[in-house]
Amino acid sequence: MASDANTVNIESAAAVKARGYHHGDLGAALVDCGMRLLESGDAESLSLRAVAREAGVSATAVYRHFADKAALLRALAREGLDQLAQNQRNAMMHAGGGAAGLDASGAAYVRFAVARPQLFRMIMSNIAVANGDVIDQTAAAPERVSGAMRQLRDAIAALAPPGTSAEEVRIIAARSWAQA
Amino acid sequence: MASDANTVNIESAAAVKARGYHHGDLGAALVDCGMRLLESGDAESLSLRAVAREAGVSATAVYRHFADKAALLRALAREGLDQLAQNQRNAMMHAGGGAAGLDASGAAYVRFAVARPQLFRMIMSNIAVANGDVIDQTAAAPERVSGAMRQLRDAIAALAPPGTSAEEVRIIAARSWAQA
DNA sequence: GCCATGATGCTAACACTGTAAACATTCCTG
DNA sequence: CAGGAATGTTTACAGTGTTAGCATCATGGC
Repeated sequence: MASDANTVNIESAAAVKARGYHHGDLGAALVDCGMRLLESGDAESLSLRAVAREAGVSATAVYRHFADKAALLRALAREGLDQLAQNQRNAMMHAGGGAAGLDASGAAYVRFAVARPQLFRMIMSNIAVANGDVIDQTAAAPERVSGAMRQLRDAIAALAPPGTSAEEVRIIAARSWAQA
Repeated sequence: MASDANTVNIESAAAVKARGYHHGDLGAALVDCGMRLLESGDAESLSLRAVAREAGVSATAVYRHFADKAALLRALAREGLDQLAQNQRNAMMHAGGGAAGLDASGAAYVRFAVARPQLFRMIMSNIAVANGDVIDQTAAAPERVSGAMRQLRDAIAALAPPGTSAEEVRIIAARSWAQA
């Protein structure tokens, strides 16, 4: 069988052979595959069917783990956000906290945004609609713009590629600030 | 004829009857119809076919005026941006320029964003990819954050609905600043 | 030990979408 | 008035999200 053109990648095909019918933990596997697809630059044309294909599973199997495509995207955004936060925490730890730590955290943020632009854009697009708690967290951040914010923005401006617009820098800084 | 379910709105149907084959100025009409569809809350599911339908024209006719869907969206974003700028200019004029004018301009910006959220979101999504000149303009804006900026942000925070996150306020302020 | 049942997967199908190709009609220029 | 250049139309195709109904597995109660 499988003579039609819907060839999945070899690893997945083998995995299918190995697992039989049930997949150990689709859902987790789906967000992994979605992540991988976002890495490989396929941009915003990330389709439900494509991630199902990548996972070596039929398109409709996704619906056993996510209500709809939006839910999948939200899960991806959340996972990406977690990774980002982890990166920032690590950077901050490594720098030993304090102002230097905050600087490092901001730098990690920008590195993330530059290294994985598709993921980053996806996060930014979906986080506003995602589960409210993250939104609430950022909304609950104090309003004061202290010197650290300026510091952060400077660090970002220094790290960002030359093409980056001043406004993008400002947005990134705001995000980073709220995150921290 | 026209016995199938693709009923266009009455005005357009009449217009079709009146014009015969050629439409006076599709392209302009298309962005008008797209605008109207964005107003009526249909959100991000704005389809090329839908605006063609709204214009009382076959889907593929769009391609005589726009290279692809992205081009249509860009045109819509540009039109929306023009309207925004016009609103801001008017508000500023009416307030008599100066700090009060800047305040009024910011207020007009927020009013726009709140009154037509679909359009606003669409502009924000597409402007980064749109024709470079607008981007360049914003990028060329001086980096300094003066007292006026803070003033602007305060005005926005006062005008925005209670649910608006602090970060959204900051982004709006940045946009508005760059615009002005 | 078996087998009912729920969780999980699959195929088929539907209503959409964006887009290309080929044909039709109208406008405008020579 | 002829004949191209514009502009619209129909038809078709590949791809999308989603639903309905069926198949297969894992597991806990008898």
